[in-house]
Amino acid sequence: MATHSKDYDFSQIEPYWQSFWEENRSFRADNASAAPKYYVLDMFPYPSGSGLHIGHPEGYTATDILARYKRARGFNVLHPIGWDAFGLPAEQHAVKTGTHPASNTQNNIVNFRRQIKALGFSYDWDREIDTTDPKYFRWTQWIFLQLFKQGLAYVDERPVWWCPELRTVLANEEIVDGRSEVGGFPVERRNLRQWVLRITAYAERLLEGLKRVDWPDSTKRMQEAWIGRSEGAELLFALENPALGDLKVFTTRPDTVFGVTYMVVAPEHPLVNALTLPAQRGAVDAYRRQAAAKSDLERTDLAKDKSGVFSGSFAINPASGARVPVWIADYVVMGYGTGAIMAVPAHDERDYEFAQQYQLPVIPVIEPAEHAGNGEARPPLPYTGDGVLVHSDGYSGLPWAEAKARITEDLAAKGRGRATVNYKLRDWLFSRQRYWGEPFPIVWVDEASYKTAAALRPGDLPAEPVTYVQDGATLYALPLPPGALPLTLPEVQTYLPSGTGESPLAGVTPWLERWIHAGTGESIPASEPRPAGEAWVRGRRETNTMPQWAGSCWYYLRFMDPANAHALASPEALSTWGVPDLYVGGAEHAVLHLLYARFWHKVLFDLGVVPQDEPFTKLFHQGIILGEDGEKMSKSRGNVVNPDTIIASHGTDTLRLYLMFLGPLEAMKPWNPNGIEGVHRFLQKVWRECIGREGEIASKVVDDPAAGGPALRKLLHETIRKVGDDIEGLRFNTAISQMMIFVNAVQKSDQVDRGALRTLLQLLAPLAPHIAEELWSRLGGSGSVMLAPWPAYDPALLIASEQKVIVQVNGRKRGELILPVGATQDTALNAALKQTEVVSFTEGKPVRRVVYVAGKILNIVVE
RNA sequence: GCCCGGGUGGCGGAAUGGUAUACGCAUCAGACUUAAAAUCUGCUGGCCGCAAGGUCUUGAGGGUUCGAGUCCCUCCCCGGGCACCA
Repeated sequence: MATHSKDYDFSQIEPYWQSFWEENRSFRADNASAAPKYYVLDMFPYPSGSGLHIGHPEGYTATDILARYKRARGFNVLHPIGWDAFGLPAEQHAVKTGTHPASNTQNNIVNFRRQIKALGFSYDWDREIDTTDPKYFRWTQWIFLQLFKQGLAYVDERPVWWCPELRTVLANEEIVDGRSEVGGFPVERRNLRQWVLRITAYAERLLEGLKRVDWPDSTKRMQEAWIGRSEGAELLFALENPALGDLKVFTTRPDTVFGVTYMVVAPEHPLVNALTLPAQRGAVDAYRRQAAAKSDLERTDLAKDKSGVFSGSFAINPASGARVPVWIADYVVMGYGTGAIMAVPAHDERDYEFAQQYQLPVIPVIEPAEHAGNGEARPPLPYTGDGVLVHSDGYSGLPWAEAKARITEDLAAKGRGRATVNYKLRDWLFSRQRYWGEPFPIVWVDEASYKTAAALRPGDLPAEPVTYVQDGATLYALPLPPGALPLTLPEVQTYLPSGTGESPLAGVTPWLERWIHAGTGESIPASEPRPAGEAWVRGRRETNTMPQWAGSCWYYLRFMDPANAHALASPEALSTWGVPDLYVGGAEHAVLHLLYARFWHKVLFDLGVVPQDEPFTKLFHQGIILGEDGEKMSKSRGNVVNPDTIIASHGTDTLRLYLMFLGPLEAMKPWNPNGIEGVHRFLQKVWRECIGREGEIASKVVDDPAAGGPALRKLLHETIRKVGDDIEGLRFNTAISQMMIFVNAVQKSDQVDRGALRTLLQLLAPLAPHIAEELWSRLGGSGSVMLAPWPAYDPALLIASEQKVIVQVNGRKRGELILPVGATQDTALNAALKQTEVVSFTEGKPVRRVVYVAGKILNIVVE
């Protein structure tokens, strides 16, 4: 046991203990254990070609500390790692080099694994997973089939963001400032057939569930804002031309309906053509072309000026009967609400701006309550504050909120409206025109074939078939039966997308065109003769693949039972491990990954697969580590810190400790190479307190709990308490400070108890495990330090018999007293008034008041 | 524009409404050394003062309180998110 190094030779010690843990499989999580479970999860990495970034070990060290601490506390700990290995960079590399993305991905994984192992994290490597492994994505596909069966997946020809450079469509969330998030290339609108997941069906539950999770408030707020719930009403405005029917609008302010002076429909609104009168045709067509050509950026960010065009048609206000013009303007978007609004310029900033631009009337219908019935001191328009109604027949004088309810009810009674809730959340665009992703387990067939399949396995199909029309023929989406999974990727000649919107898979005819057994999913290339039997049907595989989010939506479940060939995880494993007790990862996933995974989890909950409906009950974001120059680390700035370099120069214990000592885990903080030296010195100091020059146990170490005196003993117990509390609260920087304080005291002491040092090593072990193991072993600790139960502090030792009390005069410190615990105010005051420095401030002045907080402060207020 | 988070020594940071600046870094001085490194000891917020001590100080300004880095109001700066969502 232990190495024989005389001084702190981390390059010898760290590999030694890493092999020790590996050989003893020290971190294996036990699915059958009777101990209480603790599941601590990292956001698993995308194994990029550039290797581990310093941000990875930051979060990973934090969870590792928790994992090791909880094991010492007697928990059965699940602490796993894996690879989120589908993704664009590997594919772009493949396009460039012509090599299969899998080979590049595997090389990167080998490198990541090496780097992560060198950091000494206590992962259960028996549970390592890889989202590109067919044994894994078989279950990603299986979950998709469940979504499909539930009617939560559909196809739609819809305008999507197409990136010519990446030759793929991107989700709204993957567009930043009108450019692709990956690469920063321009994007444009294109109509393409897409798979879409009906996440909006879960909008309310996704919102409601946020109330029950322990997440950073900012992250909850971001998800709330993303879901964007707003209560209001849908109102029907009859169009003056009865042939056109009604114009349906959504508004959150039905109380302002008497202030409507015009209507607006989005340029993409289906009624635009019908609304446009011949005289306006030219202007409207030009405007629509212009709006269509605008990029997202132009239409939102930069377009501070409103634009629009009159359609020539009029609508009738269902409340007032007023006749108002219908405009077409791109400040109204088709994707939200009904794509049409009632404009109330007096009480809406956007409508006001538009009305000013086109000289449309403005009718105020809300006034602040204190100005009601008083023509003077009206607020400036647009007025969006609270108030009561004016100029609203039958409702004037009513408070805003009440009018909102009443008007909605009354219009509903007339069949002209109803209260509704709208969400900003859109359905999730779930397909990519790429090679390197999970293939959809879907085959497109004709109606007759679909009916054949429906008869054979009705349970696999959605209530309504998913179809799309191509070249006049209706195609039906036929899912593969779960038993036919996984559907793997074929070899391709080129990884380059076709450029027409289809993925490279569209070029692999033998894989694509199949004879399929509608019952079993068994299939052969269509070039071969059709096998005998009614069940064999002709089909074309789906050529889209799933986005990278798919694999990361459920990986935390697979860790519970990673080798299971019959289910994504066994019900026993799912019930044993539940959901992660702590999930740590970057705030950049606050919306996307965390929202998608919650959606899938809720679907799995509804299916009875998982026993709880929120996947991540406690979430924490580690802060970003900036470069030495205080700027974001980037290759171009040359301020990137590579973990390998630090491990080579100072060891991983130093790196881990330094990352935790930098500042609060959640804070953004700059890297400082000098700070590394500081914590390294601390570890060397710990070593020297335990080990002498020749590698023997240091001469000051004795077997006497009283060694060093009662003060040192008290400090030890304070340290036990603080380190434990701080680890639980993820306050590692202050835990380390406390250990430094204790070690400084040990250093100043002539003798130190061996047991006290061993306790210190136990406290240090979660943070700097290698040196802790080594010294624990040398000091005669039995077995691995991690097997020793976490030390308990003695509360009796923390209570002092005397306490320091600060003496203030008029709130300013003028002296201090040492008083026995429980000293009364009189005792304290008498003692204080004997101190000359205190008396010099109180002398000759009447004492007006005395504030005494036992054990803390005595404040004498004079004059 | 709206919603969050944050401004504390030369630097990273610490402080249940109760001694502001713990711990670490850096600087300086000293010990050890032929010397250096390593290590150890000590100093180190500003101003006034030989000193004892005083006084000011947590982005700025007000307020609450016996007492405010901490609570409240107004403003400035930095970081993040959303952004014509009706």
